[in-house]
Amino acid sequence: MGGCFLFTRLTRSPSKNCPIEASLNLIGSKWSFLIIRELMIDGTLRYSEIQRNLEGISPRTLSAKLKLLEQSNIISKKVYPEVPPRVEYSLTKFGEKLEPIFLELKNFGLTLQN
Amino acid sequence: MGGCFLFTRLTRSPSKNCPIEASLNLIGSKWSFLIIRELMIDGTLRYSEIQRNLEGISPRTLSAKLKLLEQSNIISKKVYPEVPPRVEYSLTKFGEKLEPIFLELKNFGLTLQN
DNA sequence: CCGGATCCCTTGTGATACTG
DNA sequence: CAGTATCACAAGGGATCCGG
Repeated sequence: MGGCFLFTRLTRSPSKNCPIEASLNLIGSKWSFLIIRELMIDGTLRYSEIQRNLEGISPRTLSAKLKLLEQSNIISKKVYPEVPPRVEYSLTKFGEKLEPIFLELKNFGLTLQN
Repeated sequence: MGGCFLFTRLTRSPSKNCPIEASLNLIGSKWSFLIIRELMIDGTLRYSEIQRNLEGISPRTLSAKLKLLEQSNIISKKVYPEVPPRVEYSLTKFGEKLEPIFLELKNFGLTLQN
């Protein structure tokens, strides 16, 4: 019903175990998506590189999102004991499993061009 | 580099034409995702049904997100001139193109169970 | 009686300045 | 360089109200 040809494959799991919601609880903000996108494209990035690529993000928000993503084991943080400090972020093996989502986001976005 | 096996397929388009960002500009909030999920599963829903299914959303936010999604042509709104009023929301053909994204969100969410 | 609009208050986010 | 501190504002939750 409703014209949704995939409804038999996309079901809402009973009471708070919905896998879609679980995914969104990990990555469900625009900045989180874009940070992950950066790391998918470039592999490893420093704090300032992410900040430069994501025009408009404030350092406060960037720190907060990086911390959340690290706690969720989606990205990993490597601190080099140098002066000046160097910190590199990259996707974990777990985080790389998000790539199909991003490819579909890209595919949809490409349909917006015309 | 970086261990991201799809990096050759997932590229950042030059300067503000990134299709991933374009997608996120349309649906990039948790509530928007969840409203769309509801309509993908059930096809057509009334305002109060969406509100009941999305435990925790406020009427203010629900109205705002519905309005945005309608303006983006992702959902359509049908008002029945009855008393008491009845308003039904459903995905547009365009909105149905988002389904692959949600299937991948579901697939990823299912890997979180263990 | 349903679909919102309005009000008030809390929480999140942006900009800028600043520090180890 | 990689963040934190601070302030101002926007977004969101919750209750209440109201026109059709």
